[in-house]
Amino acid sequence: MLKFSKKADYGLMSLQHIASVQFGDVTRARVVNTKEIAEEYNIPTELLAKVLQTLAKHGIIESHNGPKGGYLLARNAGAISIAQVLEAIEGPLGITDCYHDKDGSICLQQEHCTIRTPLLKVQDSIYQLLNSMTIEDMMGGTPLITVQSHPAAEGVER
Amino acid sequence: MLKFSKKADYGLMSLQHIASVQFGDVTRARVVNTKEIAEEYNIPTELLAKVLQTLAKHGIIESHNGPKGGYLLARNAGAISIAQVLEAIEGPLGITDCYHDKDGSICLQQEHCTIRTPLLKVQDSIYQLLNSMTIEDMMGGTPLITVQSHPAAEGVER
DNA sequence: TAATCGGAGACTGGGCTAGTCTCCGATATC
DNA sequence: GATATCGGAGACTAGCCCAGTCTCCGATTA
Repeated sequence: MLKFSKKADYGLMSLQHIASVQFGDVTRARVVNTKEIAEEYNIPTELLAKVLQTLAKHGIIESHNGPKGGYLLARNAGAISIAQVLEAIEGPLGITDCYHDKDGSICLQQEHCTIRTPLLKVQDSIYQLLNSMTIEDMMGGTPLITVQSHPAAEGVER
Repeated sequence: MLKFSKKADYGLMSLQHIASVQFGDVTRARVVNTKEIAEEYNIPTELLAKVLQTLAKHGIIESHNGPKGGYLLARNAGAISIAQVLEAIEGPLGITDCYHDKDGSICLQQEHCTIRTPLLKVQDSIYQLLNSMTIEDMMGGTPLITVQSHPAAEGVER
């Protein structure tokens, strides 16, 4: 439940890897190709290729064709949020269907739906969370996100 | 992506409905049966039945057999969090598989996984969010959840 | 010119979601 | 006590989507 797809995982891993190669001080900056990432993280090469192509198509990474080709981050790691990566790979985020008005798919509960508004708030909160964390943050390894909840709603026993 | 299942939606709607009947001042408190909810919200009766049975099995609602039977909340609406409902219906929450140690399913990326720790933080934040909001909150209709993010991570352009 | 890279589409197997069907047990009511 | 009305539970199915594979093409560098 609420699970990321494997593609999303692969995408985040790749971006983190590319960022570390591109901006790390140890190795000199260079492009990173699909095969290198696939072997490093045990990801099926051709599946990873699709993920990286998608990220390139969304302007998150830049592709370079030909021999010695590969990928580079299109912008600083601190300017790429997890939300952006997820949306690129998996389409619009959203815990309910209500908010993407796909043709004809009308919610049968619409007339009496009582949970639409509250769930929208939950969705926004999750989005803010994912949009406030970046690839750069994922490299640091330090905690950085906290959630502040309504006092009356705290302390719900499990 | 990150979508709730329909079962989860149905469960939340049902709980909100039961709570409003049980604690609302207009109608006198009474048990609510599956058919009533199914008709009110256009939910397939037998699918809803399964959802409610699951919630009963997890102690979130109480079932009453026989004619005039139905369901009641097992505890106050303010003591039932969205996280509890989701976990009852869909099993353990978690944006990655890493943290449910299912038999034998070893993560192939484990050895070099660089995103495990940061994603665990995201996961915890989402869990806190869902655990801090209750059925009671969903009835009020007032905003109550805010997310506080790391200053350095804010302002990521989309 | 050839080898190496990314780009793109078709295709497949399997698992999960949503929904249906059927039968059983419990209980309130008459 | 018979019966109708409720929940309990399991098997079953259709369809979708994820994950992964295969194949061919275009671009670029050496």
